[in-house]
Amino acid sequence: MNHEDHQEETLHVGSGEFRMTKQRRVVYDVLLDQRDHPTAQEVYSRAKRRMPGISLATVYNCLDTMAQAGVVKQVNVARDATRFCPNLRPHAHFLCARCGEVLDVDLKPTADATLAWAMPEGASVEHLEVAMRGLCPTCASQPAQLV
Amino acid sequence: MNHEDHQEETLHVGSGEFRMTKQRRVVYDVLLDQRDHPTAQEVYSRAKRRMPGISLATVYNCLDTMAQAGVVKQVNVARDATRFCPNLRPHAHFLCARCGEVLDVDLKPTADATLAWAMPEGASVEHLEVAMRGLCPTCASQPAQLV
DNA sequence: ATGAGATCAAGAATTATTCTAAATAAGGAA
DNA sequence: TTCCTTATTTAGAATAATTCTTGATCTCAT
Repeated sequence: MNHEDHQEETLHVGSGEFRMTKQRRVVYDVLLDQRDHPTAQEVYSRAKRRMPGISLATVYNCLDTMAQAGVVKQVNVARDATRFCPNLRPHAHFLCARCGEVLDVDLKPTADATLAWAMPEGASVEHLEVAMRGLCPTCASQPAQLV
Repeated sequence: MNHEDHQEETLHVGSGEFRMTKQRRVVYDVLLDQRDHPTAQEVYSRAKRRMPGISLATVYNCLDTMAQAGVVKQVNVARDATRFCPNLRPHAHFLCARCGEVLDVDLKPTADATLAWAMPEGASVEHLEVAMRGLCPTCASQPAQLV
């Protein structure tokens, strides 16, 4: 009886275009609701609570589709599974070596991340990913752990 | 009859310390001789030419040991296999989207790579990895490919 | 030479991700 | 609506990078 009946809609964002299916909506909402940079597996677990029949392959498909459309970002820190986040501002990622949390680190308002680097003449940068590791503010202020 | 007979020596570098065994020497030389950021598999192929009996597991072990010791760096661009390089200067990596080449991009002499980022107050950065994608100078100057 | 500990080799095991094929769902045209 | 075409989903197999395991081998200090 209301607009909720329209489960489909088409989104035009960034480079791509895609249909917001039920599954993609669920996956996207999972990312929006808990912004802790989950892996595909973690997204899958959370998505299943909302839509028990969803499959892991679909979660991968959805994340991939949305990443290509530019709606979510893939985050690679360290060598483990790719993580995902819906933060579209230019930002880097900081992995705390102690607690494992992944923090977003925004690009300063007027800054240019490539400026510090001696780029080869004529190269064009389409994409830049920055991964930092260290101690987050909380862990850095804690005394050294005996574990 | 000469010093070459001493195949063992101990290196103290950066954070770690390790024995330069025959295998590690070969793996390290492979990295020094062709600085094209090979994957572990590629290192293995090249190492086998010099030491046919070397095993893939050993190549992984050697790369790991040397990475921990700080003698080589692990390079993660995109989602594929980790690459390795013996360049110890602070530098970023640039993957050409067309030719697939990986270029080293040095940090500018006095620059600070974290300066562009709004680091959370109190965080300490131990490690920073920058991966860029785009077109290298050569490919950027070429007309668009029809493939 | 001997013993302790490090390193190596071979292959099995793990894990993230991609692929395949068949079933289902969606949007447009008649 | 009903039919048609195409996109999407699903489940499970396949792939690929990496790690683990175990026993053999090597190195160094005694």
